[in-house]
Amino acid sequence: MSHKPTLPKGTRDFNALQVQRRKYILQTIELVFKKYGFMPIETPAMENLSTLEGKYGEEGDQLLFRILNSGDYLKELKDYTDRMLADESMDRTFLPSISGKLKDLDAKASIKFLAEKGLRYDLTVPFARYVVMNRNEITFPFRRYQMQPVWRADRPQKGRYREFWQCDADVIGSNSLLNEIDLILIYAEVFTALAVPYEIKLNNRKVLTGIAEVVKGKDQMNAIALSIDKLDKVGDEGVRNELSKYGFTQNEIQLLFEIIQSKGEQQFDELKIKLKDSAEGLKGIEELEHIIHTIAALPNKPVNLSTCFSLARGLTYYTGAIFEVVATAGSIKSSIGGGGRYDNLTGIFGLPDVSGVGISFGLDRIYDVMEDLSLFPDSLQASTTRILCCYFDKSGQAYAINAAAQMRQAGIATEVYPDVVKKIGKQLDYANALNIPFAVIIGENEIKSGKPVLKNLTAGTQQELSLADIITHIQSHLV
RNA sequence: GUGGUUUUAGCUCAGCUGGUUAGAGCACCUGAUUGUGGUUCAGGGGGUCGUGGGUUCGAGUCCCAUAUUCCACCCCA
Repeated sequence: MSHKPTLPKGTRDFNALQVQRRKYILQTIELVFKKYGFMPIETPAMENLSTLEGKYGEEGDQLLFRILNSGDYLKELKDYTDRMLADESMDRTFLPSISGKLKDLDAKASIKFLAEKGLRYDLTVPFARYVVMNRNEITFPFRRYQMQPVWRADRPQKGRYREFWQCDADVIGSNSLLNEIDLILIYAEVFTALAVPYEIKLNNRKVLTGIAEVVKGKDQMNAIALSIDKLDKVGDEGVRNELSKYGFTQNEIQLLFEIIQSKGEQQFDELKIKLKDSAEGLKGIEELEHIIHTIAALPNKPVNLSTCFSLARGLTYYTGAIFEVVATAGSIKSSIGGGGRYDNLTGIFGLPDVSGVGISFGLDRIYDVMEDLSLFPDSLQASTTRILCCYFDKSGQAYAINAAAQMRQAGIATEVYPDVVKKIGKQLDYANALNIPFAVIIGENEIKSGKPVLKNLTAGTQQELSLADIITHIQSHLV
């Protein structure tokens, strides 16, 4: 006997019902993306490692899935090592193996010989690469959306998978805050349509820089960001402890907390006074204020948007607005969406001074939230068949495939039970198991009269009708 | 990457300090009902106890390794 097959850690199969539900989320998002004028693109699952590495910080690099080179990937490595060892004048510090033996290989120094491709880690960096490569064909400002799987070699846990889908919308080639506003409205519209209770948290990297500048110094931005981002999780005390470990004095920490705890109507005025010595901080405040006030004045449905001055986000490339969306009910505490403005992502690939801003929906986490809160419509079923044709013998089968052809022509999803079985109960069992709402029963009498029995499997009622009447009956029936 | 946890029938789980042929509910199959399912009743099939070693007269139960699940940290959708 062969061993039981298994899946790679952190990956999942999806059954028919799960796929229907995932598509329901995807279609909802896509519809909104299109409504706001975004165009679809797709990029390969794999990118060159040179495209991916160094874009997500040190931690990010470790989480990249690397693809083994084809062919004799060890030969090049060995040849290189031998060549370097033969040349006495060469610096051996960074050799894959000082001894020249395979067992002494250093993983870090060897990797470039073994892998030159990797699975994409997100959709933003491949998008930046796409923009640079296609800059002459693209009409700027470019609004694109992209819904594809990404891979991270993280340890799986609740709401965290190694293969998951992101749904991104980005605008590149425009500095206007109108883009930030559009993206926030998209978040609100999608989560409202899905009935997911949500909150969009908004901050600005410039404000964080300003805070750092006022509290201790611009270069402390990362230390501050890293600590205060955990405020929700570890509380005031946790953040204070971490900051004093970084060498912040009690006065500095006190000042920091006074700044980030500004809330309510006066928050912007308060911050403008507190950050008056930081030009960049003031710019950030103005941006936030503009976004919040503009959205508040729109005739849209209410948008659950609030500023959160402790929001930092890890991805290193953000420079302006940063977004994060959380579900406000249920057991999924991690974010279901995130994004922000990046002023120079394409610069790394040789196209400087092009600003972009984007958001991402985490399909798998949205799914988990919706399942947790029972938000999927009952109309989503594994099978979309409306009618199962049941019969007793060969002549009934012949009648059934003909009837099915007519019903399908009328646009009704129809199945014919494929095998002649003695018991019609078995056929009805099949329909029940798949939640097929109607059965058409074809026997000797029905063939003679031309009026098969239409059975409503939900209600348990049945009546003899002509095929034409069956079709109008089903078409008028919404569920 | 660090720490903990889980794994027994298709599914959810029980199995007390190691002791003869490993259990339950649900699901499945057959029949009561050879033209009517979702209710009931009777019967039936199905597990080398995640994998590989070890301790023992004897291991689902104890030890080691490994995989896997879930959870926390780090980080993130």
